[in-house]
Amino acid sequence: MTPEEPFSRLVGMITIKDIAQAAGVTHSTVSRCLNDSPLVSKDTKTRINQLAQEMGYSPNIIARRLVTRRSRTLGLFFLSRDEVSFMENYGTQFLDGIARRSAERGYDLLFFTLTKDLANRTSYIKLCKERQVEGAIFIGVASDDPHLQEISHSSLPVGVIDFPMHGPLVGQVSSDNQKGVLDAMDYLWSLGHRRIGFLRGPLTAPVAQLRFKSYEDFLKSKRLPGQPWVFQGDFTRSSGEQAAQIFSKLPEPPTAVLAANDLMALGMMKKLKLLGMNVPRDLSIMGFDNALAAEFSEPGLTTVGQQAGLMGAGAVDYVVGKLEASPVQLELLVPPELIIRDSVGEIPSTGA
Amino acid sequence: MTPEEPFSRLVGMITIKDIAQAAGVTHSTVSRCLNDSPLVSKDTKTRINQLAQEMGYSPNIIARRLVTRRSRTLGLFFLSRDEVSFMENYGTQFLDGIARRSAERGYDLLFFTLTKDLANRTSYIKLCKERQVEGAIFIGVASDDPHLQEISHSSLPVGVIDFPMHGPLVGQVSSDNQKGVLDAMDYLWSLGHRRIGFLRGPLTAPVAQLRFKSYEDFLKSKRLPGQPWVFQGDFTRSSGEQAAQIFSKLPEPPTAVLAANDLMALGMMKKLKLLGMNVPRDLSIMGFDNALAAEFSEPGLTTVGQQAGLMGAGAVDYVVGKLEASPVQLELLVPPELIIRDSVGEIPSTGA
DNA sequence: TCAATCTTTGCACACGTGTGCAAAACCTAA
DNA sequence: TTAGGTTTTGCACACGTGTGCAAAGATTGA
Repeated sequence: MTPEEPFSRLVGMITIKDIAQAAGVTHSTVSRCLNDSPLVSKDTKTRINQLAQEMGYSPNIIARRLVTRRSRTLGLFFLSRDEVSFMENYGTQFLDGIARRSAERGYDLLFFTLTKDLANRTSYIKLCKERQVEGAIFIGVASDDPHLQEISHSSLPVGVIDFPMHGPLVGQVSSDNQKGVLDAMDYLWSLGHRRIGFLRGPLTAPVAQLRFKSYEDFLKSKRLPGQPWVFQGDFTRSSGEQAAQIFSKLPEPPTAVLAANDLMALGMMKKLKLLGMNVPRDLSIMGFDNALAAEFSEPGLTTVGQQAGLMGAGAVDYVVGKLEASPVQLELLVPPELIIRDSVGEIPSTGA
Repeated sequence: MTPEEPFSRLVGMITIKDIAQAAGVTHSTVSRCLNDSPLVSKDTKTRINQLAQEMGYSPNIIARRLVTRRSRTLGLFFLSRDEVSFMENYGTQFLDGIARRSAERGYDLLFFTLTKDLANRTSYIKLCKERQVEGAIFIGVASDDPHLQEISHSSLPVGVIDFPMHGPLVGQVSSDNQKGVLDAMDYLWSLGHRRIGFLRGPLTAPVAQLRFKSYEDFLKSKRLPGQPWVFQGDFTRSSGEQAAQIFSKLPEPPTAVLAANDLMALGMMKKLKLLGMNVPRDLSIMGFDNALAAEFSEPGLTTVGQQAGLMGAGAVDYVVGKLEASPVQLELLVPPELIIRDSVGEIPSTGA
């Protein structure tokens, strides 16, 4: 009482045995020809290969995988967290980078989307084992995921994008947040800004921590410790709006504010405008992420963009490198790029 | 002289034979137990299943696929066209919808990205055959792709998203552009607009054609033929800016303009602002697509949003339906949703 | 108790490909 | 021509799972 078995799509394909029969040899010889083995003569090799071509042969990689015990497949775990704009901005770019590089390296890509309930129910490791996946790439994982620890101890090479995770076989690819923030601050500094505020992301997000730390480091390097213009946000647009309220009423406001992401920067700009302030004349605003919307805001948001495609490719390189025992580094920092638009103004030099 | 074969990840897994040995039965019995065959007694079934659980067994689906001749895998062809904003807006939503539904239906998803050169070199059919893929979903295909015709004649069930393609086994899922435009026009009409312009997309894009036709249909239904406010754009932001130039200088301008996509609408709004006009007071603007940027523009762009997740799921349903010989319809139109923001104003009733 | 029936298990083969080892074919030199 | 070597091919098994068919075991009825 099998479940109907409607019509198998996988029948009628010609196999190496068919070719063998047509050529009057055994399937072993055909197999060797197709794999360009040195054990077979030059002329039969060309003869068989041509015949295979004519007969429209294409190998059954499933059988091949079974016997070679190699699936040459990477699992791509894509957790779409709708609450975070990050994925929406970069999602396709990441995927594009990952897919291209793994194709270049000769690996297939199996796509998993993890809904929240699924993520809780079954372990990633089990999923990988069942699907015979040789390595995995995680993108957009949530920090409270119960199965993350299990992975970091597993024997499966794993590449994680934009998420801190450690383990002997875990390769971590992230945007160089530190450099991004420093570049942004340098840029503001070069335009004469000396009172620079910061709009923090949520304390639970590691990225937010990093970005804030770099901000502090910059201030230290310029011997401007303890600037009072730090506002705690949560990466949402509305927290940017709240920040605008507060910054606008400060007795001694900053001349520029760097937000830890674009959404907050955009929310802030919108609110400032409602409050009758002009960006960048009254206050310069800078974002982080290069969200799509940053291009269309009024004024266009100056920000720091992540090179998502490179990051995806880097993750693949790590995993494949591990699989093929070639040297790879555990952490890869992809430099972000400064994207200059119109939301930052120049401060006429006032002297120290 | 095999290429090193570094370390196979796929070794050391326990098989049904291991379980069979541990339980003192043959692998046949174990296989039947795991598949809940009625040919095996209730108590051995529970005994074996529990043992399998304890030993941490997970089935080798590669072997299973080989013998059942069913891969239960769908190919996802994702052509990222950087020139089109469409993918950037909806890409992850499509993927999410596709991935979830195919997981629900019990199918794996193999991910292909087609670079332009790859797209030209190798045929999709061949790719599918090699990977033992049972059906395919195409998203973001280019109209000038040389291999599309081959697919439409193939024996592989194919779901295409937002692209017109016909064939006995081709299921077409698209957003109901006609309904979307009519909804938009109805909305403008309900607010009193009677002089409504249209900003067309490029003639080469079938979607653009559809949207324009619906605009005309609406005018006909209201017996307002031949309104002169049609501008030819090309889906880019700059063509929206050009349109703004022209509309602003018209002796008898429209009160509202519906753009065939958001990018043009946004470009138009930006330019109008530079020209000293106020949206929506002087001119109402409406877009199409619900791009991310539409939320952050000033004013927020009223537009028509596609339900990308539903579309992805619909494509999966078509392909799986065909594979399992359940009835499916060849064309699926997913209704879009009206997204009302601030770029459309009301016209005080002027009488006919 | 024995035969007939039903239930449960095992045997053996299949899926398509790769590969170690032996056998066959070919070549070279004395 | 024949022995020795080299090149080429075939045989047979393996990978892990599913399944038709026969055999063994359990159950029932007279």
